[in-house]
Amino acid sequence: MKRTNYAGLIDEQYLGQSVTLTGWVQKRRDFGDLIFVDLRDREGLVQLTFNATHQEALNVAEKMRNEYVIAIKGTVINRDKSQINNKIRSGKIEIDVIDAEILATSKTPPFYIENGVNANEELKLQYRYLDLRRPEMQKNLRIRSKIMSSAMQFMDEHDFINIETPILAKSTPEGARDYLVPSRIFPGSFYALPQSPQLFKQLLMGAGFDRYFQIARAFRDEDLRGDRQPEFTQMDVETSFMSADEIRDLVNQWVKCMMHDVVGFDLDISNIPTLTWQESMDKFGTDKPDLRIQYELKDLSKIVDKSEFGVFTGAIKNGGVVKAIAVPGGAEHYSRKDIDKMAQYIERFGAKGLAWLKVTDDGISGPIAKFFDDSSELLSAVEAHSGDLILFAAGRTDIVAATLDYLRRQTAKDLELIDTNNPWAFAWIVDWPLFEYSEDFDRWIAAHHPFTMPNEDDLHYLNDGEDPHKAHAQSYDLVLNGYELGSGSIRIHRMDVQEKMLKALGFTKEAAHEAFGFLLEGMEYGFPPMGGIALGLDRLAMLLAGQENIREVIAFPKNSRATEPMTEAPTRIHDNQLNDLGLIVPESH
RNA sequence: GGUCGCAUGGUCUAGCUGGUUAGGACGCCUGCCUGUCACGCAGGAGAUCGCGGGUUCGAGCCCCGCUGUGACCGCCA
Repeated sequence: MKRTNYAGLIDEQYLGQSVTLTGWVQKRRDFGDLIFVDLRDREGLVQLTFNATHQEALNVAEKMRNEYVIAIKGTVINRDKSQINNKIRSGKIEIDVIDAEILATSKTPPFYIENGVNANEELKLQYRYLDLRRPEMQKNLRIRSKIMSSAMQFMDEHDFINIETPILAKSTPEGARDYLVPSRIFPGSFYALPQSPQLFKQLLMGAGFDRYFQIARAFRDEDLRGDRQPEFTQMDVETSFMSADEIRDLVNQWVKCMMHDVVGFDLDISNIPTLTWQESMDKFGTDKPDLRIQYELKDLSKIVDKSEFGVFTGAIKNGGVVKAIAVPGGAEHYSRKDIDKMAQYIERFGAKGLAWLKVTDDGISGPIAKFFDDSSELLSAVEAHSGDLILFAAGRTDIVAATLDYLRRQTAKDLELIDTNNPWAFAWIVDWPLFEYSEDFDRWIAAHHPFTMPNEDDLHYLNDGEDPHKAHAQSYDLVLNGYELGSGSIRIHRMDVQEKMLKALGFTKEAAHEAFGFLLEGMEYGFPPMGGIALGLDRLAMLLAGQENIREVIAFPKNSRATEPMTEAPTRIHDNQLNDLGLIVPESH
């Protein structure tokens, strides 16, 4: 039997037609001489009916079980009005089966194939091919596929050239831990899988391609999170002779196009806010703010410094700040116990406690209310209204930021204060610090990467005798609903600036040449001004699919410990493989 | 590297203050059933309570260790 149609696409338009369908048995309902089977394929479900008019088909149906693969031939017929099922697209019709064949039997699956998460993550990953049969997962991966084809099409239409860069590449210092691949031909030497195609794409600009893009896989050997996998996919873009504004505008245009193609949303790109990094940190405590949430962090240091509350005044005396958010309607929603729980949770950010006030029609209440006899200045500064819960954080700026960022997002979730009128809150974060201090390395490191162009006005900070870490960068991040979607910059294309930059990062000339010599040498042969961006397609797919974990949009993802339960990768390898590579694994491992 | 949580038939889970025949739902198997779509009815099978140790007359339950797993902090140029 040769399939004529997708089962899930059959509807009343096909009435009276003879169709041949293939797919999986979703469910069998057996009435003896009448059997219903829900047939599932990638497009959806259709109900098959088997009865004694076609006894041979009925006999086959009796043997069918969930997840059997079957082929059937039958006629599309109307259902009686009383039998219409509005839950499925094909619910007005059914297939009167004439001929049926079992193409493959199936063991009883370890979990039922249906939407809604009912089995634990480990089991679902172990039987990923079954999990992927769920309509939800099929939808997620098709959204991902649409994003990619939208990117390909847009980039092609805008004269970008799709160029692949190596997966077996060179390990470079700075950045994340590399995944390493041992060389057989040079025992003791290693390739590194690229953390991004950064250096290659700059060299392609040097080669004159002018507009490059690639849907590129990137690898970082760091611990995982819900929105982070060790290998992930970027839409990687690099251009010559374009300003940061022009590059952002190009991305905006693609995003608009993509949002239309993938989710049918008409995005107004003229309204995408651009915040400086400092503004974002001040207002939201994070460099990837969720702008669907209306309330912001307010600095109350000056106001509370006049109070008698030692925790606040002490924090300020020690060079810290006191900031707060006013959670609309939070006064009633949160009990004392809830707040205690929050206070405990935020200890992980380094917060020592959680001060709070409830705002009522009569003023303020709560354990610290007594320190604020006249609360009007405080209330207006934090823009609080009756019914609000004010949450304070006091201390080091970074701890206060992390704490209130979390509290802002969590309370918005709890109280459903996420603005549904603005479902896709894109934002650009610009003007990043060029350097950030690494406590691990006890020195300044590149905030973006070592090839990021400083602001023109800040170039002098790189000169001898000045303070490089005051410089800001021509870099920009694209943020969506509180997730970093992508990050890019104008690159350094001049040797003298690049040398100063590497020097500021603590590279000796020799070390710089050992690590990036090919790039530095290339710059001596006329590199154009260039800039670009890399957008994380997994996260984008996750958000557009309405998922909260990046695993849901990756066909075969790793679990939170970077292993893959289905194939059990990574695995030990045979001694002869180790020998070939000149590797010895210590007994203790 | 750290913190917190979880682990009970195939699956999801209940199991209180230590004494239960370890309960339920779904699934599975057998039989009956011509209008179900969460089909129904009758019957049945299915558990090393993650592993190891300890406390106790007695441990699914308490303690210690381990393993697996999830979330988060660190980390992620």
